[in-house]
Amino acid sequence: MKKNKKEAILNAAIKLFSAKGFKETHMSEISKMTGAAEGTIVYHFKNKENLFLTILTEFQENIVAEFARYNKEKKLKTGLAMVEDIISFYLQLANSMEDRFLLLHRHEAYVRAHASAAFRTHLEAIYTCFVDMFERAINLGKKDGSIGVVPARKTAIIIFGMVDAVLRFNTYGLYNAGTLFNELNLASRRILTAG
Amino acid sequence: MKKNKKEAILNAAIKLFSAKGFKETHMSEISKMTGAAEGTIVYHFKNKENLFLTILTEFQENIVAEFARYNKEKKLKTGLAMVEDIISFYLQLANSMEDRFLLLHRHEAYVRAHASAAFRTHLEAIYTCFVDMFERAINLGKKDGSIGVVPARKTAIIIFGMVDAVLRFNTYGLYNAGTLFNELNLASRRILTAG
DNA sequence: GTCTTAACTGAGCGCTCACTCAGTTTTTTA
DNA sequence: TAAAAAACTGAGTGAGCGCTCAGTTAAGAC
Repeated sequence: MKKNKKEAILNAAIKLFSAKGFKETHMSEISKMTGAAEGTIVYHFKNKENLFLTILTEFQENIVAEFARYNKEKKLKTGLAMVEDIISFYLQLANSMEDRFLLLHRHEAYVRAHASAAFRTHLEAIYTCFVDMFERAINLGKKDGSIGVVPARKTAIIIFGMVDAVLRFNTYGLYNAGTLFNELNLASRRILTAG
Repeated sequence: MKKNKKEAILNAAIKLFSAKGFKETHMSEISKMTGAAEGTIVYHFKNKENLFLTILTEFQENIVAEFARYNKEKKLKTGLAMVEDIISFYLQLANSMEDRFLLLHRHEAYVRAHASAAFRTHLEAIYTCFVDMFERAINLGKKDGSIGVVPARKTAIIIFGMVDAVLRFNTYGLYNAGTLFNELNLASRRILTAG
């Protein structure tokens, strides 16, 4: 039963980084949680910073894959219906990848992005991915008439931000996302149709 | 020229905490930045955690004061106009208290809030303050007819979240807040009037 | 001027933590 | 099955950190 401690380390690190933060998570904790020696962590990931970057890289790849899958599979009638569906998709995704989204909502990654181009690239890719989804749906809606005259990109950013904010409030324990779900859909519909 | 290093320490700590985070900011850096000895920091604030809490406490008091001042001074014609004005007010406030808002957008404070009731109370007070502002304007608008039938509290949360998201995107260098300002106003107007 | 109190200093201490490395165990290769 | 490669171990190390404390300097009281 040697081998494959790598995966376990990665999973433990995701949990700990998202719950406690980068600096506050210690190699000894990851070690204890996985049963792997600290040396093993270094053996696989070189150092703590690189472990963090590896997690972010995999997360980005996952998101992009989900995005591609969604775009292929889902064929909804109108662009407006698609926007609403993407809101649900996003909230469900956040639910099933809770810890990694928590990581995304931490500020830390953005601090690191200032120093490291790799961090920056990954973060931008993730956000762009989501905004692109909304933008695409808005453009479709403008064509099929379900969405009025709005600037697609900017409106996509606004709506994505609105949804993400609710998610963040939920994460921070300030307001419950579930009770705001209907308002979220209502608000997006109004933003898109009044034009 | 003795005395009043306290203020300097507070200002330096705000800058450093918001730029680098709690754990990543070292007493030695605050010391170097202010010219005060590390012992002086401890003399005034007991320890690092308490220094952080002091900053948050002062910030909350500032916000509440600004809120009270705004509510007394500003008398706009309609509730809808008031909502739009609050959006500007919020963005201006964030601009003039940039570092403290950055602190608010860090996740750290919320992690600490889980352990410390004091942190939690301050954070909730700050958010509640802003949501209250929006809610009050929405209720006024519903009475004067400028705003349609919407659930005031929930809609206030949604709009506040939307505005705060744009601010955060700006902070992270993802999208520019200035170019989204018009869309922000347009979106809020649509959310509030279509009902 | 003298005494008291508050503000301030910085070398030093104890501790934590990321990372090293020489060695062991398992898996793969031939 | 023997040799080579890969995976893994954990005591040890050294750098860095928050905080202490005995002492110094300045401000205010009388």
